Amino acid sequence: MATFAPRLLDWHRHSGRHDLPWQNTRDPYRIWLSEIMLQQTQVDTVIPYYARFLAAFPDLAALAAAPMEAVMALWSGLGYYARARNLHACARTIMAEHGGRFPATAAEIATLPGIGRSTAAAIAAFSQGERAAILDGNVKRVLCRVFGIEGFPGSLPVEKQLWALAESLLPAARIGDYIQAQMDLGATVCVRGTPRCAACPLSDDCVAQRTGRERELPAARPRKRPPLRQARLAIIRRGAHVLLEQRPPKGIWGGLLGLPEVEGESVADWLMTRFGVCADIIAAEPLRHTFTHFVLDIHPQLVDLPVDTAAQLGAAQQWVPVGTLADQALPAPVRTLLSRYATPGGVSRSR
DNA sequence: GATACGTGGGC
DNA sequence: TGCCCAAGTAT
Repeated sequence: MATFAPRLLDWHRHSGRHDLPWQNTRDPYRIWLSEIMLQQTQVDTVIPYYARFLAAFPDLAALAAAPMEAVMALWSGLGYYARARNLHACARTIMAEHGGRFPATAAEIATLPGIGRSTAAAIAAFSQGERAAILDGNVKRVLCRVFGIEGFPGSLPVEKQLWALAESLLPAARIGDYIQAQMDLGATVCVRGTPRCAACPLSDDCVAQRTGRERELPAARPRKRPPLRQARLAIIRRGAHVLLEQRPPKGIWGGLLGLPEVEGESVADWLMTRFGVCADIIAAEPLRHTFTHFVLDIHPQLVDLPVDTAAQLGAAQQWVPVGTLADQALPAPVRTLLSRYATPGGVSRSR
């Protein structure tokens, strides 16, 4: 369809989004940060995080110089925490190996940690005007509908086909506007569920529209039911402190501050063998937390230790003042639990 | 090449 | 309620 890009660009002029916080700049740092935060995350969720992050780390040098814990704390609640670790590593790489300047081409950008083909293209297009295609959820949905592409767009053969199609549709100029137009159309018109085809500049030539298959394309992910897991998490309070532990960098909630988990034995035995203490234990109401790939039923175990208790802590464990919890790098459900049980006033974000 | 990786919102 | 998935990448 030769008119695909022109129609999209024309639509974007009057109906696209032009005032998002990361628009109207060619600063690759700001563009990069937004693209990473927006991976698998919706615009409305990102906006407050983006503002806080930029206020704390206004440029690449500031981010590279920051301690990892400060970066993780500002990412707390956003999810997919490998993004924050990679962001930090990427900033340090650029400072050390690229003289503090963001690489200029999508090919170079794509070699950096946490930046894949689509994100690299978006950064290069928005900051340099490079002619490179993106393929995010919005673009996939638009292309699958307009061109009637069958199959789950996340599968390798369909994704390969979509990349080729995206490349072939690229206009000669105004690449940044074009990419933004694709994402805006997907986010505001060609939405999941019931698209607003009456407002779409491509509906005349849209296979899904013409055949009444808007709701069937793109094909849904073949999904199996996620397993249900159980975990007992200990909320050990001692005066105005609570015991937290640094989680390993890999795996769920990697690099965040979590609650110690009781595995296997009874909570009383665990307290004695691990900390050398004996105390009353209250099993609080369970909290269900749903991940993409499993469901976790958390069984909070509340323990109050006298202020003068000399518990023996593990290497990764520390007593954290409850007054500082708002600014710690906590997973979302841990924040919820600590709001309920660590302090009368709660520990929701203060920033 | 299938799976791991978070969280919140829409319906 | 429960299911789907959002500006994907790494392994």
